Amino acid sequence: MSKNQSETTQKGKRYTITAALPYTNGPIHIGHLAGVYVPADIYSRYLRLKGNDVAFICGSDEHGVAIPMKAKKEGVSPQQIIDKYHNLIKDSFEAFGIAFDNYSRTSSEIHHQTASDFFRKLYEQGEFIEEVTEQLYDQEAGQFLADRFVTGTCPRCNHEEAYGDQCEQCGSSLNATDLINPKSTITGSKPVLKETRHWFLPLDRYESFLREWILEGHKNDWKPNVYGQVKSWVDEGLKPRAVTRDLDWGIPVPVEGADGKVLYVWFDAPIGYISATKEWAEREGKSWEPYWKDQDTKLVHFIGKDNIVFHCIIFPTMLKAHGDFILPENVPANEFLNLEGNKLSTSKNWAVWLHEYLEEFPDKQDVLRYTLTANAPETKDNDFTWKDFQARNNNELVAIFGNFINRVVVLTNKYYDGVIPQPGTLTQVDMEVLEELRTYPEKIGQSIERYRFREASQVLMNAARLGNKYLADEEPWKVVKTDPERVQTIMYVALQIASALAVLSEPLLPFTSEKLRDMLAQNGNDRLFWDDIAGFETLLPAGKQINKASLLFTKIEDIEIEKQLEKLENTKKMNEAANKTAEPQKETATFEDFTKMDLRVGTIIEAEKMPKANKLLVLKVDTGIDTRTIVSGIAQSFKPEDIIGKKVTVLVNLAPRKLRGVMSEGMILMTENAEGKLVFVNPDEDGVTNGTTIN
RNA sequence: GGCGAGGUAGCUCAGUUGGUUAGAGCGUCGGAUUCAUAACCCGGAGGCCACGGGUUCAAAUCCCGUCCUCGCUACCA
Repeated sequence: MSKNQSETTQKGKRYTITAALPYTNGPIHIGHLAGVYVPADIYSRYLRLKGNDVAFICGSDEHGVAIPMKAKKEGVSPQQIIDKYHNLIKDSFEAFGIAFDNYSRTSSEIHHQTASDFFRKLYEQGEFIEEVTEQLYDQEAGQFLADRFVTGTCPRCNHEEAYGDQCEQCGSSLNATDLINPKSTITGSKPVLKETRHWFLPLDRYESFLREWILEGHKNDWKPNVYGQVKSWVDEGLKPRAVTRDLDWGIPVPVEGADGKVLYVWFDAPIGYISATKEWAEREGKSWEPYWKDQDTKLVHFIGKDNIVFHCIIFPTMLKAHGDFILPENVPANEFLNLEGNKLSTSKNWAVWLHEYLEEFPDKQDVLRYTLTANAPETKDNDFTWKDFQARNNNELVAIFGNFINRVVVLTNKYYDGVIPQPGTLTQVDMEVLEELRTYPEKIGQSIERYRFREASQVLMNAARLGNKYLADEEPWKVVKTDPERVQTIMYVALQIASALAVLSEPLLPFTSEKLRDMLAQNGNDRLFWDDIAGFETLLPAGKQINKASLLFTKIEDIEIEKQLEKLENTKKMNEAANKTAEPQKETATFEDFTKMDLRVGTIIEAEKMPKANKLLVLKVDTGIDTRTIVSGIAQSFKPEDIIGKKVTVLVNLAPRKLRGVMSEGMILMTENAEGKLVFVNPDEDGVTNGTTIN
């Protein structure tokens, strides 16, 4: 047995497997797990069981402007934020059984060194473009301001607290320099424009490389969603991308004259994979380099679809420009997971948080792993529901997998005091069942190697079904009364299936696998590996003493599911309440200010969609004074034909503005309901005529 | 609007180098069974493969058009 094992471990191929670095501004939720960490962990565990040389790498992403922002909001230091979430994330991954070879962090010394060296090498090779641009600068604080650090009045909707990158009221994406009355959120002072120098990675120079490598080279082996997204980016035309920022949180730019500048978080984060590998290799006393430089190493990045551009375009370009490194063989990005029909949202607290799940469902890691795998968003966005979670547990894990094991172990203890019986001559059926059992490692392996984890979970369940069917067909509990010798063979065969399941379930259900191996007393030197299932004549030898049955899975009752749904209901209510909190009153307006505004009653007499835009309607409005054109961004709330004849409130003396080439002369007053749908501010009563002033 | 991905049974999804009566699991209905967490096992019902055209001896699969969902992007009072 051991000879066979060492043979499999020798022939191992080298793999470097990375899982997206979690950003340390919040905990991990089921969306992260389903999209990235569970599939990556299954893949890594499987490859190890096959005897491959695997480095499964991850770590916390701790730089970027959002960290100091959050720190400031909470009145703590950035270090406190990253320590808090790094530890929370690391611990919950560990408790959940995500078996990283190393979980590092980008604030570590080794990462700062690695990222600096990487940048300097590209710099020395002349791979960057340097450019001087004008950015907002806070003179009082003596620093440049990232877009998020500037607030001001939105030039579009006059919302007074728009951020430099986006107005949260009207949803416009902005440049910080567009804001009216910009204000630094650090000191409150008015920023000035100041020149600053930055380094850009000229992605456009790598277009032909990317086309050849991905669009031609990986046409057939990369997932359609990944390939399509990359093609879309490349076809749109790549532009040089700034890889440095004016910020005091991050990795200092390691060249002369770059004081107060750090590497852009998206430049340093993927290098974190390399630093984490170095850190691990050092600890293990081996060389990290083969894992990143040997052409025989297979590099695979597990990510969510939001990261495709970084892992398929920017990071490979960095690796290519550097010159020493291998490129990813595949980037199996998943789509998104929804929760009970709504998008997961950290800010809206619409999520199932891993650390909470681990507390509320102790020892049920595998249930969540299984549910998320069986329902993984592999080809399109998918929905997680608690009802489905319950059904997967009760109907599949409990009823099929757990039940089979329980039947076998209970019967073995009942008939033979837990000693594996000596088999007699195998019947045709016995041999066929064992033969079929031997096909499972290959079948499940194929699914996993093709990144079809959903399929792998179903095939695994079929292996347990094979066992249940065998017992149902052979009926040892009946035969025992007439032919006890035959029952020895039946139970022996059933036990071989149980033993195989202990191995086959390891990648998907590591905790269950461990428990099952304990039950079968097969957790020591006689532990089996993946290829042993098909390769060995006997998995569990006659004469061996096994342990008493204990349940691998327990039923999840309705009440537990109701509790979770209630929790989500409460979240919804909290969000609604939060939305109802009215904005603070604006500064006092004088009567004169008000009388400047000419508000009138008008009637929409024509409405049609603005071509080539999907939020705009072009309206003809009878204002009583005239009939004029007003362009309004309401196309997502109303169909043109439904609002013709509608009486509305119009600001008639708003300065005209051209929108998509059409002059808009005025503004229709709108408000918003709880679902975010627009509602007319409504003077729609009989006898109110067009042109009547509103005051 | 542009680009990308998706639209197959009540639900979650396979299936697209074109080829016999379109598959699986769950759910549902019926049967059988009691070793087992009323679980397992067997069987039935359930689909104009989003819609409309076209190519072909043959289309879920290829081509054209339309509609819907999601993402990126543009645009947005």
